[in-house]
Amino acid sequence: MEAPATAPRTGLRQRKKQRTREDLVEAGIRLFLEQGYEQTTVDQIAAAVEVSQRTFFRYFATKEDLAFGAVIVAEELFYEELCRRPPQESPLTALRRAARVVHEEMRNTTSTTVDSGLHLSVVRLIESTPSLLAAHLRRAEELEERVAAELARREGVDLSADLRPRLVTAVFTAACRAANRVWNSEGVPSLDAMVQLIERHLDQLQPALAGDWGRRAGALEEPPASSAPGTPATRADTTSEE
Amino acid sequence: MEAPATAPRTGLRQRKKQRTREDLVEAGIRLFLEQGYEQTTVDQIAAAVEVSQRTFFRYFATKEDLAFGAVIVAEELFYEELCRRPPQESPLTALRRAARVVHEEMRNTTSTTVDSGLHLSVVRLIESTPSLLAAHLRRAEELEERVAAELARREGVDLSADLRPRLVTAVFTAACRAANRVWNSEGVPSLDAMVQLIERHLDQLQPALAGDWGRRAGALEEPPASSAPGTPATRADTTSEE
DNA sequence: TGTCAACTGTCAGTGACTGACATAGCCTCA
DNA sequence: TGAGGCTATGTCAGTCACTGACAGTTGACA
Repeated sequence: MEAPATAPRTGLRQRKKQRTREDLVEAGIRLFLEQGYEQTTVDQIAAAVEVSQRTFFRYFATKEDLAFGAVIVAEELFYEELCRRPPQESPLTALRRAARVVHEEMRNTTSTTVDSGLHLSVVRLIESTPSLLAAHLRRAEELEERVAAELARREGVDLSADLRPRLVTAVFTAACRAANRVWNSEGVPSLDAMVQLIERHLDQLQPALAGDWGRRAGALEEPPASSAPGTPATRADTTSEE
Repeated sequence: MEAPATAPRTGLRQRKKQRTREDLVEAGIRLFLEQGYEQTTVDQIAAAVEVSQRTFFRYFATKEDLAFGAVIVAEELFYEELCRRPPQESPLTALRRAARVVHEEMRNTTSTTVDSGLHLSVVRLIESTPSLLAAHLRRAEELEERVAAELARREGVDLSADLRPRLVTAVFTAACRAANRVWNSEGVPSLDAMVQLIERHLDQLQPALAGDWGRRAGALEEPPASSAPGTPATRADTTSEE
C-alpha cells in the first residue's frame, strides 16, 4: 500500500539518510528565512530534526553548505546544459542559452530538482547575508573555472595560453551578478523579473563597453519618448588603448 | 634628538595606538605568510605584540580584517583616482587609467602608503586562502557599487534606471579578477607581470565577446607564427539575441 | 541469527568573537 | 601640579561553529 510507484532501489539505511538530509535542509532553510541566517544556530536546526549537532556536521561540512543545496543543483544544471550546447553557437551565446534552459527548468515549479518559489527566497537570503554572499562568490569562482575550461575545450583553444575563455566567463557572470543585485532590491522576488533582468543586462553589455554613452541606451524601462540627446558627438577617446 | 621631523601633532595616547596597530599588522602578516592564515591564531598574533586577545579585537573586528589593510588602501586610492579622471574619458578608459595610477603608485616601493613587495605576497595569500578570498570578493562588490555610482554621476545617468554603470564596473573587475587568477598561478609574484596581465585582459575584452573566435587573438604570448587558421568563415550566430 | 559495517550520540576541546567589569594610564583644566 | 575624567587595556565568562575520539545502535548480508 505505501510502497511508492518508483521502486525503492535503495535500502532502508540509504532512505533514512536521504530523509534526514531533506529534513535538515527543510528545517534549516525555514529557520533561516524566519529568523535570519546568523540568528539561527546549528543546534536549533539539529534539534528541529531531532539529531545531534555532530550528526548535522556529518551531513554538511559547514552551516553555509546547508543553504547552497538548491543553488548547487541549478549551477550543475547550467554546466551540463552548457556542455550540451551545439558547437556552432558562439561562447557568449552558448552561455546565454544554457542559462535560459536553467530558467525554463526553474519555471516548472516543484519539479524533481529545484523548488522555484523557495529557491528565489534562498537566493535573496544569500544575497542579503554577508557571510553567505561571500561564500557564494567564492563558489561561483570555482564554477567559473570549470565553465572556462569547457569553453576552451569546445572552441579548441588552450586555456593556459588564451585569455578569452576565462574572460567571457567572467564577463558573463559579472553581468548576471549585476542583474542579481538589481533584482535583489526589487519588491517581490519573481523568476520572470530575474530572467528579464539578466537578458537586459546581457543586451546592454556592448553599449556599456562602448566609448560613448549616448543618453539613449541602457535604460531599465523604455524611456517615455524623451527629448533627443543634446550631444550627438561621439567620444574622443576609444576603449582600446595605445 | 629623537623628535621626528614630522611634528607629532597627536598625543602620546594616539601614537601608542597607532604603534600597536602597526605592530599587529606586521606580526599578523608575517605569521600569515610564514605558517598560513588558517594555521595562525589570533592568540599568537596578540602574544607576538604582547597584548591581550581582547585588545586585538578592539583594533580589528575580525581576523580577516587584519589582512586587508593594504588592499583597502589601494582600493581607496583607485576610487579617488577614478573620481579625478577627466570627464571626456569614456567610462572604461577612466577605470583603466585609474588602475594605472594605482600601479604607478605601487611601483614606488616603501612609499608612505603601500609597501609593494609585501603587498604582492598578501594578494597571493588572499587569493590562495579560501576564507580570505571569499571575504575579499564580497568587499570588492561593495567597492563596485561605489564605483558604479561614481560612473553614473560623471556620465550624468541615473544609476537606478541605467544598467550600464554597474555593467562596465562589473566587467572591469571581472577582467581584473581573471587577470589575477592567471597572475596567481605564476612563479614569482611581480608587479610588472600583474600590470601587464591586466592590460592584456582588458585588451582582449572585445575579442572575447566577439561572436567568432578566430584562433589568432587571445594568445597570452605572441604565437610562434602558427599556420593560418583553417576556418576563416565567421560565426553564423551573433552575440546579441532576438 | 550472528557478524560486520555504517550511522549516530556523547564528550571534550579548539578557535573566533562578544559583553561586562575593573584597572591603569594619558589628558585636561583648574 | 594635582585631581578628576576619559580612554585603552586586561580579565573573565560565555556563545557558537567545528573537530576528533570513543562507544553504542542498527541496518545489511551471509
